[in-house]
Order: sequence, then structure tokens, then C-alpha cells
Amino acid sequence: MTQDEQSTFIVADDHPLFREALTHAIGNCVNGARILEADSLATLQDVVEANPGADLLFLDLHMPGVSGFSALAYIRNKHESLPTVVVSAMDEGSVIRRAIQHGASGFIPKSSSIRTIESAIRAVLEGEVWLPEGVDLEDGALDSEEARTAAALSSLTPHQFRVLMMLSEGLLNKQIAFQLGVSEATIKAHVTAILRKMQVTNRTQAVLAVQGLTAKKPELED
Amino acid sequence: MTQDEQSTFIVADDHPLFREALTHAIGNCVNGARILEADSLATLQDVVEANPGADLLFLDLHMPGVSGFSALAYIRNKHESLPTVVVSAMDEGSVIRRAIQHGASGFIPKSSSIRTIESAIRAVLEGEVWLPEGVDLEDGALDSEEARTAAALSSLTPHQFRVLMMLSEGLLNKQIAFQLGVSEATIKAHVTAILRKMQVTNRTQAVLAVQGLTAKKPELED
DNA sequence: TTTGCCATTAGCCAAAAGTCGAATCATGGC
DNA sequence: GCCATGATTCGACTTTTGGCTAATGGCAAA
Repeated sequence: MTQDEQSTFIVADDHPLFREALTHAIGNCVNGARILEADSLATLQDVVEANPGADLLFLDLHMPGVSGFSALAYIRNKHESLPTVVVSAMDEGSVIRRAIQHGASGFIPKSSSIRTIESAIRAVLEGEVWLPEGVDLEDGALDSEEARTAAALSSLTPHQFRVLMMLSEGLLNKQIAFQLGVSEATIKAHVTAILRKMQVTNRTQAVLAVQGLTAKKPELED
Repeated sequence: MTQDEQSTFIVADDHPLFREALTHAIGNCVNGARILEADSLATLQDVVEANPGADLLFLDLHMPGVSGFSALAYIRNKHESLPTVVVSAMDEGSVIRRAIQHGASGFIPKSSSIRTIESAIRAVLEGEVWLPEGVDLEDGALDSEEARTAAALSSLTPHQFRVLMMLSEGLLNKQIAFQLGVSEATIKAHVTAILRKMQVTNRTQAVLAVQGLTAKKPELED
């Protein structure tokens, strides 16, 4: 139990090479950093739950098991004390803006140089919000529909969230049950709870709500 | 049966004011144009089916009953002789590119001036592909997943397509049956045919495929 | 006219989805 | 230690889905 003072970082990305690069960058910024890696939604949840006091999470928007802002919205609302930096290959302004609106402390395009990444890490560790050059946030309002979905997501338990992500892949209850190693009855119970919390009446509507958090165009009004 | 030589235009947009503006613009470009209007998927289908020889269709990407490129892909593949110009408030390059890839003969941002719109109409009537200034198409390849979905959509009958769009709103068979004024058995027959043609095994997967045609980000690879 | 295709419906059946109530288990507070 | 809370689990039951067969009428092309 000799718990020392070192910082803990979580790197969630399904690309091993990129995880390594990020790990290096972190090492260059912080001495003796403890770095935990996750390459899927399942491991990410395990790591986050097991390390509530982690100092910073690096989160890719696209990993096995989740896509879009679902994981960001879920984790940010569940663990408000865990600053999260989004790391993504999509560097369009609208994606960056939404990431910040969902609570990200920064946004690092995957095309960034090591030098840039390191300065981003340093900035975020000091409590700043780091953005790529040339990006400003203008209005800070999240689409109300999207905000409602994000709030609903954050009310889900870890298992429920994972089940919802699997529903969003079009899987049957039976398939989900098999993959999670529980009975179909358990999945049904989870689904019922999900539908209730998301205020929808069937799985298709739940999936549609989640899809609204997947990277998409801002729909301009006329 | 005194069929004269006048041109027929179809304007599909749920915004009456914009339909009127477009109608005016068309009138300024073509003498004695016959203009048919549609404000929803249902009326659009009726008009298109009833006027197979129409000369040009103006199609909004967002109307009651459809969203995204579904209607464009469906109509373009069903009625290849009907040139279609997409009219949309979303004027990002990726949206324009995909519209053209789905067979549009042009793209008119709703923010365009009357003058611009008229020159667009003239260009398209002469067989050109009209784009906003500063947009070029670069590569012309449609995402293969998206192309497969588009092909599947075009194999649907009009009723099947409408049912699929209603599935995509999360409606029950019973609700769809009520709205269309037919029995639930009919809807079930349609759904079965839809699943077969789209090569999926349940309605959620069908809806996910359609969602892939809704405006979304190009997912960059790393 | 004959031949398809489409739309419509019914009926039957198996599978999947969704609801309810209840048992178990862990965890944190008193 | 004990209790309350909430997460997870599950079986039983009802509703919805989806597949299959079969029959009807309309409509358009060969």
C-alpha cells in the first residue's frame, strides 16, 4: 500500500503505435508517470472504474465498441474529476467544438507533431483547455437534443452503457448475452432499464439517439 | 391529351417560402415552365411517379419523412432520366461531394443569391454539373458501404422505401400501418422484403444502414 | 392475353424483444 | 456489525418481430 505521489494517466486508443507515441510524450512531460492503457470500451471502463483518481484521460473518438461522442459524454459526466483530452484523426472544427462542449479539456489531432502534443499535455495539466492553432470555439451551446442524450447516457450504469453500445451495432440480445457471458434475461433487464432512462420505447429509438452523438454535420437552419 | 412541349420541374422542399423563391427563379430561366411542388417524402414520391418525364428535380436533403442522402440515392437510381439538383442549407464540401457521387447534377446552397441560383439552373438544363464556386470534386469514389446501401435502397419499391424511412424513425409496425392506412400484415410483408433486399437480419440493422446515408463526417484513417 | 410485379391481407409459428417481480451481491454510511 | 442503496442477475409472462404460405386484385409490359 505504499501509494506514492506519482500521476496516473490513461491512454485509450485502439492503435498500439499511437498509444506508445502518446506514452512517450507523457513521459517527456511528467517524471515517473504511471500510464494505463485501454484499447477498447470494455478495458477503458475497467481501467477508469478501477482508478477513480486518475489525473488525465486521453480518449480516441473511435475505438472498438464505441464511436462518436458517446464514450466522452458518458465518462465526462460520470467522472467529472477526470480531465479528458480527445485525440482524434478527425480535426474538423465542428468535431473539436462538440468535443469541448461535451466536456473535453482539450483536443489533439492525430496529425500533430510530438512537440505539439507535449505542449498540449503541459497546458492541460495546468488546467487550461488546449486546442489546435487557429480554432476558436465561438458559441458554446450544445444542441439540446444532443445534450439530453448525453445526460441520459451519464445516468446509465457501466453495464448498461456497454449494452447500449452493442445495441448500436445491431446485435441481438442473445448475441450480447453471449459476448458478456450472462443470460439473455439479464440483457433484457438492462435493455428495459436503458429504454426507461433514455425515455424511448424500443431499441431502435435508443440506437437512433446514440447515433445522434456520432460525428455528424451540424444541421444548419434556413 | 393535348400534351404540349413545356418543361416540367419538381420542387421538393418543406419550406414554402423557399419553394416559391425557387419557382420564381425557374420562371426567370424558362418560359412557361410547369412546376410541381412537394413538401414531404410522400408527396414527392407521388409527384415523381406521376410524372416520369419531368425535366428536373430540385431536392432538399432534409424533408419530413427523409433525411440525408436516402431520398437522393433512391430517386436517382430509380429514375435515372430525371436530373436532380440538391438544394441544401449544408454547404460543406463533403456534403456536396457526396451529393454528386450519389448522382446529383448540381448542388445549390440555400444561401445562394437569386442570380446564382438562376445561373445554376441554366447550367444544369444544358447538361452541366453545377457546383458552388471554389468547390472541386477531387476523387470520385463513394464509400463502398455507402454505395451498397444506395444500391439496396434503389431496389426497394416506393412503399417499401417509405416504410423503411418510417422504421428509421423508430416506429412500430402497428404505427406505420396506422399512418399508411393499411393492415399490420402488410407492413410486416414490406419489412420482410426490406430486410431481404438490404441483406440484414433485423430492423435495427436496416436503420443503421440508412443512418450511414445521413450526413456524417468522413472518417479519416490514421 | 398472358405473365409478371406490386400491394394487400390473413393465418400460423418461432424467435426476439420488452415488462415485472424477485433474489443476490457489493458498498458505503451509521 | 447492520442497514440502505443500487448494480447485477435471472425466470416467467406478454407483446412485437420476422418468416412462410397462400390468396386477391391492379397494372403494365411482352
